[in-house]
Amino acid sequence: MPELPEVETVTRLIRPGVEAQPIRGVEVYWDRTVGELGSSAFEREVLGKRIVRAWRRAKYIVLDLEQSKRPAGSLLVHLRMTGRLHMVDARSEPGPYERLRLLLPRKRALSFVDVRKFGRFTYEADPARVLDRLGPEPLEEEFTPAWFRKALKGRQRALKPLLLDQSFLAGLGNIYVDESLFRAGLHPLRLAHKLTGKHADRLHEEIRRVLADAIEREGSSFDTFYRTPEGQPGSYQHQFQVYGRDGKPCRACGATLRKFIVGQRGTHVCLRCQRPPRSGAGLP
DNA sequence: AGCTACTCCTGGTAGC
DNA sequence: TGCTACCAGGAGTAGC
Repeated sequence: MPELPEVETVTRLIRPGVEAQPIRGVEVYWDRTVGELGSSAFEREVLGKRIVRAWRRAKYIVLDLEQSKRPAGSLLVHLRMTGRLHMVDARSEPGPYERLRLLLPRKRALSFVDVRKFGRFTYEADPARVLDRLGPEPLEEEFTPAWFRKALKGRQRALKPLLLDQSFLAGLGNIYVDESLFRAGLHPLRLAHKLTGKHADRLHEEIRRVLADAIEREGSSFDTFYRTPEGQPGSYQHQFQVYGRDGKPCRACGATLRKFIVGQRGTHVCLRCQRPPRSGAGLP
């Protein structure tokens, strides 16, 4: 499922195809993809505007729009589980899972494909309304060890659900949380406010390292869903230490990796490398 | 504040 | 072979 590294990869690869392009046509094949607005209002808001910038915030791909050289809202694309974005020939027939298409000049189109229909491609007149609710970007300057130490101290919550909370820190999902926690040697049920400063710093470092490495490898592809806009799989899945490896030996210590559920999410750990908190008695 | 349960979806797979 | 049941999960929401 696309998280920060996958969304960053997608954004980089579609950028040359969409920036500076006017939207000449809008085709919505699944109404709920555009959210509350509905497809006719969506089309009215978007048609004729120009995409001036494609960038990423958390797991959103943001397409800033202009009309008559003035800012005119943004498109927010969230891939959720199975969403894919790529450039297609505007004359091609829409595929079975295609949900939306923006028609651009020179017979090009930006296509949104999403098997499970969880993804969203919405228009926001004021995108800050959505984006300002998100926590800091883990790869930006603002995410400092000092900020992280303090933020963790202020939360009486287990690390796993906290790191998945986009209003706390933006862009991590199930895979990269499990990988970061393993690399930091921290059990997912450890409580944030009880971490030492040293542990907080270690986690900070591993989060950044994992995300940066995953971007370098164009994300992770382990099922048929995530592909780059060029149709290529990423390769970070080969670096997974714990995700999807339950029952297999830990690469660090050889202990059998375990999977359990935390907040309805499959959670992968090495119980020897990641000691459970005492408060979580009985739990892994 | 933070927890759980539920919702949205469908392809893939396990089990019979 | 063909059927059913269940699983994966990001984010929003409701209820406690």
